[in-house]
Amino acid sequence: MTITIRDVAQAAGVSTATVSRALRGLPNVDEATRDKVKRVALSMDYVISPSASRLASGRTGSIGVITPRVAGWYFSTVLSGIETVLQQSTMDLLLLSVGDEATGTPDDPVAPRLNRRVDGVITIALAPEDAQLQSVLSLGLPTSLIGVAIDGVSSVSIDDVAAAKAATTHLIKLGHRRIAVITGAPPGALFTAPHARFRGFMEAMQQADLAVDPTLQVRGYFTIAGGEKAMTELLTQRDRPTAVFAMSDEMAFGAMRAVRSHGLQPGREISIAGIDGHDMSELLDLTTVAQPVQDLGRIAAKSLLSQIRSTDRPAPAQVQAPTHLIVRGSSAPPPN
Amino acid sequence: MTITIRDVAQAAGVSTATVSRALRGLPNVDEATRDKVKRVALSMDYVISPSASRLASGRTGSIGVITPRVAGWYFSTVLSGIETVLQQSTMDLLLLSVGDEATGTPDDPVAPRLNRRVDGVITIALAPEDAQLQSVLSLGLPTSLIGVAIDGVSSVSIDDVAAAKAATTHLIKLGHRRIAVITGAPPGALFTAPHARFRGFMEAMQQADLAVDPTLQVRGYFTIAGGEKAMTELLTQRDRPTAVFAMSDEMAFGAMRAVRSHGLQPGREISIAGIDGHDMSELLDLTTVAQPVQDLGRIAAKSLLSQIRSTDRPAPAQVQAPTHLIVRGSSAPPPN
DNA sequence: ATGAAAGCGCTAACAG
DNA sequence: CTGTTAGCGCTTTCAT
Repeated sequence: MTITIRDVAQAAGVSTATVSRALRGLPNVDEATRDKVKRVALSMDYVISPSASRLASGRTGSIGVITPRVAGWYFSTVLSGIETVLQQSTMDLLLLSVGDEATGTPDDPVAPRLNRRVDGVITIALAPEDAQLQSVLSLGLPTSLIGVAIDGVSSVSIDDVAAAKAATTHLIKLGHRRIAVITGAPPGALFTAPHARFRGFMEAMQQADLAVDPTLQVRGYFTIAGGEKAMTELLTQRDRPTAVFAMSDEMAFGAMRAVRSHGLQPGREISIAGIDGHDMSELLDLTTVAQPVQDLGRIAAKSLLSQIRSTDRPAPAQVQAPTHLIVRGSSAPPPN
Repeated sequence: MTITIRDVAQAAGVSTATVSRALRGLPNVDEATRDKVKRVALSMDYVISPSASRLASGRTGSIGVITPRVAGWYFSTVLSGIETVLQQSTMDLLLLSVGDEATGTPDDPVAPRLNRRVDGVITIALAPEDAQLQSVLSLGLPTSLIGVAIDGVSSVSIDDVAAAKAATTHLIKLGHRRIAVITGAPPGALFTAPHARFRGFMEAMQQADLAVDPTLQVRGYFTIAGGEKAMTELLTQRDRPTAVFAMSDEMAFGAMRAVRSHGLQPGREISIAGIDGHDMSELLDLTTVAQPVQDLGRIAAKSLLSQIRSTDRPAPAQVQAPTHLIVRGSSAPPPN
């Protein structure tokens, strides 16, 4: 019922080997023959059997994307970047998620789900220390990391230290001196970004000889609700900050809401700056350090494809994508 | 180098057939034998070769998800629902996108990319008339549709007419009489929701004996920017509406922004209601008719799995998920 | 309950 | 440039 390469070969009056070569665009096929084979295949609605091809060739023709979450602005935007690139290639995109500490999802190992089914892997925002990442790396497949960098592995990320520093410095230059930070990571979390961003925050403060008040450091867990709660905490303190650096836009959104529900206005009584360049940041008039999130995905995908294609293992490319400060209404000089 | 079923068979002192049966949990295997095989396989780090298994069995063990977009709140949330279900099964999730009229992405046919590589398909928000959907359906694979319903095919959707009617009726009950609608679809678009939602809007208006002013119908293209532009258009008219029903929350967000930049306030001079229950709607205090987006994905995935598993083709299930009005600050009685 | 053997549909040397 | 011939690693009758 299903038509095979043999049927095509027969109909075209050639061998299956020739059909295989012709259809895959391999050299050493007479153009006339190739044309004919193609025509016949098309007319018969022939579709190559991926499983057979994979079994025979050893290549799977698909790449795995591993992400802690598929919903969420950052993740879905990265994913869309990856997808646009893969769509153009002939590679299939296999989507896998690993348990998320934040959501407390059960965390069964991904490596087995990857093992003989992909030619390469892209991971999104998995920390270097993450056991899952480790097991994926130990598969020895071509790999592209997004959001973090590890020696010897290709990666695309931003300079988190610089981004945080830019946001903080911006607030400082506006004249703020009591600056709070809403950090992302839950205790013991494995993601790198929060640490680096904290360092950037500290560097900016120290360079300006500003005191860093431990009571002005609260956790926002990278969520809107978390940011709101964190900000509420900050606002109920005796000695309020005049500005807040949130490690992500979504936390900043929550913070803005908290500010408003206290009868204050972001950019007036309290300045707020985030990191991301979230779709909604413009709408909400949030000052932020934008990162090219979709590009992160695109770049990683391209890098992975070239790794897979080249025979010799090329030197891992560690790309650092640019970020830029976007000043909006949520940040302004401190009152009076 | 890679270890095969034969190695395991040998090590366990049984035939490859028995290993296959034991590992797959098939009946007619002595429990002792099964245990031993499992143990040996585990100790050898044996991983079944999917391609070989697929070739031999004819099942692909993967399901395809087709979406017009992967970024965007609705799509990524649906996708995450699908993913959670598939993660629990042994099915691989193959992500494919089809060209989006809105984004004008080139639209190469998906059917070939699906043909012998998936056991079933889930489509997100593809219109019944969409050529891509048609070609997918003609593949004859088990299929679950999300966001639309077609006779004879399993689907999960909401009652778009009722949802739109609920939002509109809410505005009417508040006392509004000049009510505008921000529609979604670009001219000639194929998606069903905008049509149904428009019908719901009309029904509500007619039941209240309210005139429907054609100048109060503008297109927002389902985007924030589109909604903002649409609202601006409405506000620059001589006879402004006192309330606006936006067919999606993102358009409503844009509309709220436009309202504000005209020095007005949503829920004061102008009431706004949307549809979606978008993550940000609470933050922005938007009245909306919420739909269980993640559940849509979950339900579709479960339905598809059961279709694939059952031998006889079961009657297609057309699930309609519930929606509910959430009243927030963006809607209130008209001024004086 | 288990084994033997025949493919599944293609690719990849190897000849020619 | 093209054909022959082995497999790739598993599943699945069919026997036993």
